[in-house]
Amino acid sequence: MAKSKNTEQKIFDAATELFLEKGVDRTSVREIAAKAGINLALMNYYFRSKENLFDAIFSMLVKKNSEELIRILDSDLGLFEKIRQYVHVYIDMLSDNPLLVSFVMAILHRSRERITEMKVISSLYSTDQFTKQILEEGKKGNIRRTDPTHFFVDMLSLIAFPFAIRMLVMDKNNFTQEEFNQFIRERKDRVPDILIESLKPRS
Amino acid sequence: MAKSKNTEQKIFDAATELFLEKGVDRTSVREIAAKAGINLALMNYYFRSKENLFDAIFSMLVKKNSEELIRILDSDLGLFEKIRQYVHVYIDMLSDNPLLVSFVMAILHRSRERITEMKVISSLYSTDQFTKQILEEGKKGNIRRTDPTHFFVDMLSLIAFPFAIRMLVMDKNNFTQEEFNQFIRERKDRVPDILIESLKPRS
DNA sequence: GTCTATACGGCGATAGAC
DNA sequence: GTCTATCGCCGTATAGAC
Repeated sequence: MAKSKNTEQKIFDAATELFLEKGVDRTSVREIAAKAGINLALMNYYFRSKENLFDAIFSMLVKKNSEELIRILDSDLGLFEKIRQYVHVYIDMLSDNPLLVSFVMAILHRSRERITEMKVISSLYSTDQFTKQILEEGKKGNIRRTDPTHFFVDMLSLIAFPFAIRMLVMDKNNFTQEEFNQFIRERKDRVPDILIESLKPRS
Repeated sequence: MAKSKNTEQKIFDAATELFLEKGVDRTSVREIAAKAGINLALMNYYFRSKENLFDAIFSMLVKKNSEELIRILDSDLGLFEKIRQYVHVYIDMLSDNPLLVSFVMAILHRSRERITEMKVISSLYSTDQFTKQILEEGKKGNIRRTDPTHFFVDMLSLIAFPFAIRMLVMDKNNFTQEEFNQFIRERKDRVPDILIESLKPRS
């Protein structure tokens, strides 16, 4: 165990960097081993497979980033303010972690029996408290639409999908990377506005 | 050319079925050849590579399905009615073609220089007429938000993203396949409502 | 056009020596 | 723990018989 932690970490770090740089599928275990300065077999000694290594890195990334999101969802903020903060933080998170976006894409893409990662992603969405809050506001007549499932899907869609189709948006509008970033920044106010309007009682 | 069309079609059909069944990445060309009842070499005679075969199938699927969407976008329907029809048809299309969803996911996932497919996808979105319409309605003061790029991204997000996270939604809500289909069906009215509300002038 | 046969380099994974 | 050596599969390619 003396130096083992060190080697494991070297593999972990090298893989993280390469996955970010070239995507998961385009990174071979031989490359990872080379970058970590170790042998191909060690790669399999510490992590049984490339798949496991991927899961380990992904879980770490999610855990590191999901805490604040869950804290907001479970807080006792008012519904509308909660929505604003959630969207802000979530969009910032995805902006700062392109790796997270491409990882989720990779997982969703191979959506076959990937239960492990699904559970990890699900942990991002402990919506019990949030669901209760929507239902209660609905009972009080403070909001118009009261289906928490649909609302949460609406919210996630408006937050996350633009990142998934980044290349498409950039190509279509001749955006530079910086212009796309600006486009995303604009959504930090636009998205909550639309969501809240969809809830507010009609005039 | 006599029987060639037949063999090409057999490969095409076998690949389509396997891609749908197990995903593109998890389908090998040897499997495709076997299922088509032909030899591996023929696989390479008709389509130079698996990538080419993928592109051929994908282009066919898009062409088959995009016509009606483009027709709606370019029609002289009123803006709100146009939005309703577009969302309806688009959601129906994705419901009826799970292969299309998984293909787009595959392409977005490997979002690196996949210019060919990007162009194909872009063809789904010939938004010139639609963009003009939004700008004109804005000038007339008939709508509140007048950024066509943001609006189109909002619309696509609300339409398509739920399909991408299908497994997540089903897992989180303990949906059966039929319950998920019902969930999607509900969105055919919900999504246009939200979009139109985001445009309508405030009271 | 269709087939058999065979080859190449790269991949993820592993057995077994040290 | 770390290594070498090797396995079986992959996508791709081609030579050559029919």
